[in-house]
Amino acid sequence: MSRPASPADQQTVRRHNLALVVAAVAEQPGSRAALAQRTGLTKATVSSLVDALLAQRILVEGEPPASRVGRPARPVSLNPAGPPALGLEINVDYLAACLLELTGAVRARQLLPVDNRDRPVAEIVQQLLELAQGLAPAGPLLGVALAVPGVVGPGQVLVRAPNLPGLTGAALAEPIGQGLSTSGVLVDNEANFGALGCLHGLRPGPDFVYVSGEIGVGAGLVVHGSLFRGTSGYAGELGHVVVQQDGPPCGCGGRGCVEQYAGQDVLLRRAGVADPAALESAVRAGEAAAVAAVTEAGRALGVGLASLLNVLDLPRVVLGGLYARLFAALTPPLLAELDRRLVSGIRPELLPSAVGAEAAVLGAAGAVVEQALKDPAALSF
Amino acid sequence: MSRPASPADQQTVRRHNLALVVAAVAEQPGSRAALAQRTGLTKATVSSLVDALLAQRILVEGEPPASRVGRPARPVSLNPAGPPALGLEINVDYLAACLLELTGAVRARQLLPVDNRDRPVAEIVQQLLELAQGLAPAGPLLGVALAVPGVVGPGQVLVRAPNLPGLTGAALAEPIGQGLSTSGVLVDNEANFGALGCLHGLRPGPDFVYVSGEIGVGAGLVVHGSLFRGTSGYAGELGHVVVQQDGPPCGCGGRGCVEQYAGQDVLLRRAGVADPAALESAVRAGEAAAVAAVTEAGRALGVGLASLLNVLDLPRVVLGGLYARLFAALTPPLLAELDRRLVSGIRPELLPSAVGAEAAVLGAAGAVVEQALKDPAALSF
DNA sequence: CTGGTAAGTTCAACGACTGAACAAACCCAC
DNA sequence: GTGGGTTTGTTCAGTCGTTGAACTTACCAG
Repeated sequence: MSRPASPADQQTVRRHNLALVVAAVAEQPGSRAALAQRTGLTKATVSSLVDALLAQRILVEGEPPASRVGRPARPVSLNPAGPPALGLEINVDYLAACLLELTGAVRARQLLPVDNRDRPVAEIVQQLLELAQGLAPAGPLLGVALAVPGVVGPGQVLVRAPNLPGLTGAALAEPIGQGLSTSGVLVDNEANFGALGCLHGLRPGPDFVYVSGEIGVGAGLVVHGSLFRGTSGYAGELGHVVVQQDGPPCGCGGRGCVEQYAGQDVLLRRAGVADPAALESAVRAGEAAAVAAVTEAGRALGVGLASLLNVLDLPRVVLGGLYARLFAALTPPLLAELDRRLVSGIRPELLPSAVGAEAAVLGAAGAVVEQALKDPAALSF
Repeated sequence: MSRPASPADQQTVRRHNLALVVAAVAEQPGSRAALAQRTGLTKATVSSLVDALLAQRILVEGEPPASRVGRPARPVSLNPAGPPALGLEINVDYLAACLLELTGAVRARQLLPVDNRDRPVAEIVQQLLELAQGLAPAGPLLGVALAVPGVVGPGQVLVRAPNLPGLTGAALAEPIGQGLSTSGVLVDNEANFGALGCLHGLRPGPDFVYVSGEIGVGAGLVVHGSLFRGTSGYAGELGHVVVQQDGPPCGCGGRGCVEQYAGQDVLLRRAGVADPAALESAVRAGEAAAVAAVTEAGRALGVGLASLLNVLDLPRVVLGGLYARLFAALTPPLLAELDRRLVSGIRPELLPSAVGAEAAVLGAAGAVVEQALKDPAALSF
């Protein structure tokens, strides 16, 4: 029983309808009359709501388009000139930042390769702040979100970061919030934000799995249009779904996890190459070891995804990170396993992520935008 | 982006608050004043809402309790005398029905052992209707729900019933609705309703997995207090999560699925007994083959659940059906696997289902009640 | 320049919640 | 048994947001 916890009053209605209008505009700009029709609200109500949003500078009025019969419509659209959302990312071997407009357009972005493995937290945060300040001209921000390579538990705390252990338990939200004079920095897993990032790229619909092939293998689960994080934030650990119960031992304590077949480290080692780029070209060149390693990884990923999809029944899978680069070679064995093993018999749509390594920063900024659009009345800037 | 699809107005507010009050009463009956405090609404509003609900006969006023200082409170509670919800179940080897009051109390129930494997659908439906009519005195019903052993797709159609193939594709909702002169019969999987059923029994909180150990191995996923069904209704197929990619072939086309280690058929065969009751006593008696089979099943179930929980991160697991009977023997190997393999390191609470074989019927009726309480304004009887 | 058409605004009405004042019902103490 | 205290529940004016219809605005076409 999911009980509605809080009472509703007219303001609740107003908030709901504001969000409704904003969502309609985001989907497609248009006149008040058109919005009224699409949302099901009255022209009068839409006018009132749009007025409020114009005053808040969330929407702007455009110029009348090609003239037709009747009074010309004055279309409204999301305001690209409003305060932007800032997305940040700390990962194992880079820092990144990006600035997103309310419209979803990227105003600026930057990726800075740095090995963060053995650096003190304060130094990383410092450098990230400099990166952000270089990108964002002084001025109000819509909000800030930070993607990290690890599990974020309740209270925005990083409870597990196997590939960047220094960050474990670190309070990241406060110093970053202070450094940018913003309150309430959103912190989440890089796979989770990556999932949202590809929402903004290729719009895979409201239900899908985003597989993040970074050092670890994670999955961002988007269900009914929103992220599924699990009770403690550990949801989506595709890397530790079991492929073979007596397989090679895994860092998690188990055996035969997906990561032991399809993780980046294992993959590179088996293929006998040094880095992802080398792996990609080796596969393209048809080198036997590389092809074998990727085929094996595809198979394991297929088995893991079959388990996942038999449990979740989602219609779309987006492969990100390393797996997006290896998409062509990875797909055949992966699909073969899925076809064999899915109870539903419904083969999900399989897509490579279009946004590449920047999915997570984009998604982080996008999450801020989405949050803003979901409750415009709460905004203050 | 989960967009709010429909506009809100004052009636939306009313409906929300009606549900809020009903939920508060369901949790614990009390005076209008107490409800006002617990819901956060005003005394005036609660009075108005309660008046409407009394008129609808959803609530009733009780007698003032032991007198204290001040004007005596007149507590309201859910009306046990209102029209009951009817839960039905068609399973492989029985039919069942139960009548549930708004309060959640069981007014009547019956289980009829019949082998339905080779009977025509019409005959099964006919017998089920007779069972229902024997249970329910003529009069209005709150609603009807039907649990079936298979996958229910969009449009209430049974798209897959491996253990009762005759039912596949059958239109069940219409004849049953007609037979009971009710519109809109809820149809769903037996594991899904089973999950809801144990919600009504041992109240495991809003997030848990219910493992249904019937002929097949299914799981009902309850997330944020409501069932997760997946895009096409195939969610929760724990039986086909992979334990060992090159394990024994499975009916689904894959290899090494959980069902091949922990399914009822396999389990009975390995233990060398004929039926669940015999298995239970053999295990209690410590017979080697039986103990070994159950241990092996527990291990496989542990591996499968580890994969599931690494993906979903839920805090509680309820074992139902066969597994509830074998709980003591199954638990140690199962927990050992979970402890090894869960990334979160958080061992979920493991409970045996209290309601036993009747979980599904109870859950079906409970779903009707829940739906009614969720939008009291929509009720008409 | 006049009629037609569509967009957007104004306004009274309605429904729902709020808050404060008030009425009701009972206990307790003197 | 009578009055004060205390808590419950109701009444009522006030406020807010949506509705629907009438009205105004703005532009095109002939």
